[in-house]
Amino acid sequence: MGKSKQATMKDVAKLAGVSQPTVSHFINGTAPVSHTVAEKMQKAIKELGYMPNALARNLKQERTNTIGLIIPDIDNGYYTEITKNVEKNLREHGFITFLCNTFYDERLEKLYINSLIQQKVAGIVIGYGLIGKKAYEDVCKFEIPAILMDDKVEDDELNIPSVEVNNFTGSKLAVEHLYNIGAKKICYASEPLFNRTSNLRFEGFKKAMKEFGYGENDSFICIENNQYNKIEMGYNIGAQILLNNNIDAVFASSDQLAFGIIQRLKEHNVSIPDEIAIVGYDDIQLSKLVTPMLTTVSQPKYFMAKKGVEILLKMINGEPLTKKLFLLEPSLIIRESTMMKVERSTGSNPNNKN
Amino acid sequence: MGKSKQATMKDVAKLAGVSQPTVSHFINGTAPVSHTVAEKMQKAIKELGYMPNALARNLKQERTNTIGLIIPDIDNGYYTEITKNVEKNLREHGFITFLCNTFYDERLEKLYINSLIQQKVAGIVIGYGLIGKKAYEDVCKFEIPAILMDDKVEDDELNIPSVEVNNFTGSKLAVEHLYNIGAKKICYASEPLFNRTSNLRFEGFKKAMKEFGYGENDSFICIENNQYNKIEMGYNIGAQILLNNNIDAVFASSDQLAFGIIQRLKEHNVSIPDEIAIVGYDDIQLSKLVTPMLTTVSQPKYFMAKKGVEILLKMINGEPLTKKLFLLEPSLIIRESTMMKVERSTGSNPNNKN
DNA sequence: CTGAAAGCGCTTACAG
DNA sequence: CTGAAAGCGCTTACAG
Repeated sequence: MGKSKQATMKDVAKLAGVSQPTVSHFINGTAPVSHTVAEKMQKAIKELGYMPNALARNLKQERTNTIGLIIPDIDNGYYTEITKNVEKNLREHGFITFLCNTFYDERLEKLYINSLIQQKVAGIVIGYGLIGKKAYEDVCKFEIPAILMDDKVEDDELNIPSVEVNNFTGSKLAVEHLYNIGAKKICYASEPLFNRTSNLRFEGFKKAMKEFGYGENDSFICIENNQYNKIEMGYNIGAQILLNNNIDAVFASSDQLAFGIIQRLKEHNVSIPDEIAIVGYDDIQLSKLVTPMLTTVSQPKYFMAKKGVEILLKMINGEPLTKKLFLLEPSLIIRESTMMKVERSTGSNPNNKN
Repeated sequence: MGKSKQATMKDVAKLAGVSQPTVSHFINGTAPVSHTVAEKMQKAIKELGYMPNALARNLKQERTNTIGLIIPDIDNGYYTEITKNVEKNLREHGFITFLCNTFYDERLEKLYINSLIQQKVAGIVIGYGLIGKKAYEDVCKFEIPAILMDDKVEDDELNIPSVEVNNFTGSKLAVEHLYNIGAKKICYASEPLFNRTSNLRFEGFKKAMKEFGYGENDSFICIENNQYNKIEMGYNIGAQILLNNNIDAVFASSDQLAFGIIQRLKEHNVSIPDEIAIVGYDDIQLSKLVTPMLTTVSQPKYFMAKKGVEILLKMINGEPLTKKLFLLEPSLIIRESTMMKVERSTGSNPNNKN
């Protein structure tokens, strides 16, 4: 055998005794071919084991069937599920996905986007608010259709639509639930407020606290200053919670954070939920495998991925979009971490606690 | 602006007043260029925002910088980590990764491999023993360098090397540990024996049982017949374990399986490890987040990914391989799920239990 | 229904 | 040091 080169259309044409464009037409159905000729080509294709060269095809057509998916951390269950669903939806539409895991590193964001531009991807799914905002400009400058998930591009000039889950509703659902189970002092735990999502969740929390009648001293804010492993951040926040013995409930801005907190509280034999109730955010798979199973604000990740891909495909096909921001609604999944064995004075208004 | 096409080398050449091949030589450093000409080209590149077209480049060079990664289930923490590390290592060597998540579906395996062949990927990382063995032949027929992880191609004709973790050692470590903590009757829980890995772990288990003096009736074998969600499989196996009240230890062939078992046992208030001790396999991140934290056989996933990529790159560069099978060794991570509060008759030989 | 021709955007001998 | 020419493997008007 040796270095026998792969068969090309030319080889198929030669073996079938036709011209190379005829083979192309046959394979792509771009022109009718006579039955006898078709049979000869079919035979030649099989005999040579011919496979089309996508590079040549894409170069000529000036379009590809490749898509870039940019995510920050595939270890995070939220992004694992987004990745799984985005890739699946794209595949079902004939696209193949480049995985770009950035580790929240601005330098890598840039490197990947350059790479995707050079690969002439048909589109990009941006799975989180990029650290380097300038990257959005590059994507637009090269006229690559792109969809942003769970964040929004501030610059209105840039044509990058978003699929977002209502973070205000999310925080409200959490606070409402904690109110209903009688929480008196709620800790808000968050990673650094480095993007739109984390900011909105915090704003939503503050607003909801007011709505449910909580005052200044009924909350305890724990927002990390630096971005690092989320579970570790939670673990560190857990220590702060332990030092503040009025806290009877925690609302964590992500499940991962909540896991870290739970780990710390368990180490100190704090009973969850009876001493401290905990609500997370995201509803990643893990949240029903930890002990206690985590009450959490559920993001419709499957639907987000589906919607995001749907919008991207529209852009790729040049169809107009009805709007620039697609807002989905979260829901609350109640599990053990807020189901008290001993009922508290349910619904008690903290303002009337004298 | 409108549909302004992206700048090409031709445009750069024109603006700089040189020929297009000169631009190519400048960009790739394939020939020296005079300082003055270089400056003009640099300026033109910046002005036009020129980006090379990888399709054209790859077509001409008859090689690409793309790699396919085939995994069955990115939700499974084992594959999440493999994916993360493979992608990272490839990126560090200038490659970009196509993610192919097959859901263990033979039809999808085939579809993805065809797709990768057409994309003319430089190589393929196959993350698990494929269901459709014929796919290996296709990969070889098209002379695409490929590395198989955690399995081995039976057909010696096919040039697909493997990185494997010693499954015999793994099972032995587990049985040895259970022996040391005094287990009398050990349940072996496994997904269907549909590939080399699951078979080897089972063989390793049986061999180790003999070595440590366990007899016929000291084990209880639970091997599922059909492949479905692993946690659910574990949950179902958990029911069988409950029905057999002699069992005091479980060795599960994957952590996911162990989680399902733990879930079931907890629902029935079986104390872990005091009534039943559990050892898993893989050491995925989750295993230290569940309660009780799982004792497990740890696969060196980081090193596997690194080694796999290293071998693949050698193949791509046409370097000879020293061997076809690269065997790594697992280790045992002891956590809560086998740490008895009440010590059993440690090391007691089950053969002397009269 | 079939084929000759041009061209997608590059790289790479080769000549000067 | 620079450029004219050929060609990678396709698609796509266009002519017949």
